[in-house]
Amino acid sequence: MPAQGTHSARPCHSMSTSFQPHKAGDLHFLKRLNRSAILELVRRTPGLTRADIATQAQLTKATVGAGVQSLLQQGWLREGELQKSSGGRPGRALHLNDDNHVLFGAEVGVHGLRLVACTLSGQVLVSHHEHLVPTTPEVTAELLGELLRTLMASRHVAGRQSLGLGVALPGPIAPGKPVLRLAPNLGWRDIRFLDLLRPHLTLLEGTWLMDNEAKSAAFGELYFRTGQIPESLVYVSAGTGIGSGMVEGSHLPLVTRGMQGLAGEIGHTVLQPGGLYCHCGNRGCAETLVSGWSIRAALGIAEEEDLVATLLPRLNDSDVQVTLRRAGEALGVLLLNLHHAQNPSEIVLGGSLTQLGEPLLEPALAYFKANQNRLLGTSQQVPLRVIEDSTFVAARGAAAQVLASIIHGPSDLLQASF
Amino acid sequence: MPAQGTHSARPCHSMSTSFQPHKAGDLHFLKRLNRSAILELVRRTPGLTRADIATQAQLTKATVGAGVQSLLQQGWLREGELQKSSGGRPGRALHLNDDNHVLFGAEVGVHGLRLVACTLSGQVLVSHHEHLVPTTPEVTAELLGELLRTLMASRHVAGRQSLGLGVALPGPIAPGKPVLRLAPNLGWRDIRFLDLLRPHLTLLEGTWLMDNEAKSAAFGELYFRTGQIPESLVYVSAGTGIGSGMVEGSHLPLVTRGMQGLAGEIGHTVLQPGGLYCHCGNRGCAETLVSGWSIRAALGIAEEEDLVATLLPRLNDSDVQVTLRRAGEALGVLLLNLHHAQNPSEIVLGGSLTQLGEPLLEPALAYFKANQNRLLGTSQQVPLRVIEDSTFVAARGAAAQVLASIIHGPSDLLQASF
DNA sequence: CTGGATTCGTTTAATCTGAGAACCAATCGT
DNA sequence: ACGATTGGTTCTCAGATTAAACGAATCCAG
Repeated sequence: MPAQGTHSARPCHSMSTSFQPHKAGDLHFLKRLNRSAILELVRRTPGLTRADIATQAQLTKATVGAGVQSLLQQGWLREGELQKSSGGRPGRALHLNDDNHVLFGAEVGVHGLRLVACTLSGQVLVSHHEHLVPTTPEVTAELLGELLRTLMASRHVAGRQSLGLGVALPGPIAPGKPVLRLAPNLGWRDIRFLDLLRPHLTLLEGTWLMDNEAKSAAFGELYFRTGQIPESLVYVSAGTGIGSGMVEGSHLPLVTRGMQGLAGEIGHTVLQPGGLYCHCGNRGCAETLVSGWSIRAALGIAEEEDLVATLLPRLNDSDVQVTLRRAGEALGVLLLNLHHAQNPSEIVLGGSLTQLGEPLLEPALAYFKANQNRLLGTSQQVPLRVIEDSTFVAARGAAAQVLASIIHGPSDLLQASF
Repeated sequence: MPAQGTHSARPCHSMSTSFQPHKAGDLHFLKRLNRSAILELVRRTPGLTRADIATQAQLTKATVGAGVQSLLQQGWLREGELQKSSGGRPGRALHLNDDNHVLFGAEVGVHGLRLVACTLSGQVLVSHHEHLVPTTPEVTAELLGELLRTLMASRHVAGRQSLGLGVALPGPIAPGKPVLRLAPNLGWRDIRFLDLLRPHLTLLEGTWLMDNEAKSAAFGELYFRTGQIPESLVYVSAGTGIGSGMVEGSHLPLVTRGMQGLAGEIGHTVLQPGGLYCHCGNRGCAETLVSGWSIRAALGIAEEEDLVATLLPRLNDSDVQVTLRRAGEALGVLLLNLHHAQNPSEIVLGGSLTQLGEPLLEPALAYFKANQNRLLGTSQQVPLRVIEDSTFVAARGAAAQVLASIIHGPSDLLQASF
C-alpha cells in the first residue's frame, strides 16, 4: 500500500487486445511480470508452495521468495496450512487473500440491473438484482450508481480496497473506446456509459471498464476457475437476442472483439438464406429462429409479459413444444457452427432462455452431440455446460475483467505496490 | 552467428498459443524480449531510426542502441540511408537485412506441391510449383524433400543461413502436436508429416513446423506486411473444400486453432439445415453449396479434370452461370457469418476458385457488402481482398510462421545470438 | 560563414533484478 | 537420534537497463 494516498479512479475502457506496438520493458517491468506470474499461478492453483511456483514459473527460489513476500505484504496473497511432506520440510500453501480487496461488477440488461461485489477468487460477497424496464442511459446510470453505493456500504464490502468496476452491456462495444455502439433491446446507441456513471460514483476507486455482456460472461467463466483451465471458452447468451463471447489463451486470456466489436454476434449469422426477416433487416438470421423475440413472435406473447414465467406453466402445450423444438434445433446448428468456426475447448450456455429447460435444450444438445465429431471421426466431446441461473454471470465476469486488467495490464495498482 | 557451430534442426511443431503456464523470466529473457521488440518494430515499419524505436518501444536510447548494434552484427538488421532532418542530426534508417537468412515454406495441396524460399521481409527468392496427384504421405514427403534440396541449392538461396521450414497442409492439425489429423482430399489421416520429411532433409537447419493451409496463409498475409497492420485477419481458402484461418493480435500474432484444430472449418458450418448431404455425413454444410466438389457435382465434372481450366472457357454457359451464382451466394453468406462471428479487421479470399472470377465472386461480394452494416448501421466497409493467384500464399505464410516462431517464440536462434 | 539550437546516437557510472550457492529449517524414515 | 530430503532465506555476483553527460551531425539565423 503506497503511502502517497488513494489511487485515482483512472478509467480503462476495456481489456484491449494489445497495449503497445510490441512489448518491451525495463527491470521494473520484469519484476512486475514475475509478480504477475506468481499471482496468476496461485490464482489458478490455490495451495501452491513457493517451491511449486519456482518450478512452474522457471524462477529461482530466491526470486519467488521475494515476490511472494511482497505479495503477502500487499495483501494479495495469504499463507495457508502446511502441506503434507514426503521426506522433507513441508511447504506452506499459498492462496489468494480474499479479505482485503473487492471487485465490482454490474450488468445492464433488458430486464434489469445486476450487481455483484466479489473477492479476488471470484467469491461473491454481495449481489443485487434490480428489475427495471428499459429507460434512458442517464436514468439507468443514476440508478446503477445508487445501487452500487449501497453495495459499497454493505457489511461485507465496507473497508475493502476497491480494485475497480466492470460493467457488462447488451451490445457491441467499440474497439479501443469505452463506447456502447448499439443496444437494440434497450434502444441505445453510441453511449459512453462509464462517463454517465462516473458522477454518481466518485468514491469508487480503481480500474473502470465496460464490455459486452456475453464477452464478460465468457471471461468470468474462464478466469474465475481453478485447476484445469480450458484453453478457450465460448459463452453463448440466449435471451432476448443471442450473442456469444470467446476467450482464448491460457496464460493471458484475451477476448475476441473484432474490428467493430461485432465478434460474437452469432445471432445475426445466417442459418436460413432467404428466410424470415430479422429486425436487422437481413433475412434468415439465427435470431429469427432462436431468441426471446422470435419465440414471442411465434407464440404471440407480448413484450410486457415475462417470457420465461409465461412459458414455464405451458411447456406441455403442443404449440409451445413445437416452437421450442424448432428454436432448439436452430440453437443446435448455431452451436455446431461455433464448433467448426472457433472450436472452443468449452462451451457454456447461459441466458434467460436456458430456464426453459429440456424442451428447448434437448434438441440443441442432441444435434450438437450427433454432429460434432463428423469431421474427425473421433469420440471426443466438447464440454458443454448449461447454466440454468445465469443472473449474475455477466456481472461477475465484468468483475473478473477488472482483476485481469490489473494483474496483466498496465494498471498501477499492482505496479505501485511492489 | 555463434561460433559453436550449426544449430540442430530442432522441430517445433507449430506456434503454440502459450508456451508456459505464465510468462516469467530473468534478465536474459528481458534482453531477448527487447531485442524482439526492436526487430518487430523495424519489421513493421522499415526505415525506423534508433530514436524512433526508443520512443515507440518505451526504451531508452542506450538500450536501443545496444540492441540494434547486436542485431546488426548478427545480420538481422542493416543500416540504410540517413533520414531527412528537421533541425538536428539526422537519424539512420534501419531495415531488415534480407541478405543473410532464408526461410523455407511449402504447401502440400490436393493438386501438387508449392515451395518457396524467402527473406526476412517475405520477399520470395525462389519458388516452385510441382503438379502431383494425391499419393501416400511417404511418397509426398520424399518428393518434397527432393524439391526442397533443389531449392536450397539454387543460386539465390545457397550460402544463406536457414531459419527453418514451415509446411502447410490441407487439413486440421492436432493442437500441441505436429500431427495432421485429417486431410480428406488427400485421403490422409493422423500423419506426422515432419517426421516423414526429416530423413530427406537432414541438412535443412532451423525451426520446423507445420500448420493448416488456411491458417498459414492467414498468418503470412498479416505478418509479411508493413505499415498499417490490421488487428486481425481471416483468410478464406476456397478450393476443393473451403476453410479459413484467423490471426489476431497486433503485437504477437496468434492463430486461432481450437481445441481439436478445427477452428476455421467453416466449410462444415451449416447454412441450410436439412439440406444436401455433405461428405462429412451432416446435411447442409457450406461445402455442399460452395466448394470445388459441390461445383463438380452440380456440373458433372470428373475429378480428373482441372476444375478451373474446364470452367473458364464455359463461363458463359447458363448452367455454369447458375451454378456459380448459387455458390457465390453461399460464399457471401459464409463471409457474412464470419463477419458476425469473428469480425476480422480484414478478409482475404484465396484458393483456386477465386480464379473463376466475377461469376462466382460478384454475388458473394454483393451479398456481403449489402449486409455487413445492417447491425450497426454504419457505412464502414471491412476491407475484403481477393487474391486471384494464391498459388504460393500458404507456402509463404508457413515461412512467415517460421520467422515469427523465432522472433517471438522460445527458439534459440535469436537467443543464442545475443 | 559562424554559432546556437536541435536532434541523434554513444559512452559513463549507478541502480536494480534475478541467478547461484551456501545456509538454515522442518519433516520423514530408520 | 541421525542422515536424507525438501522448503525457504540470505548472501554475493553477473547482467541489463537507466540516467546523465557527451560527441556528432544537421538546420537556421544573423
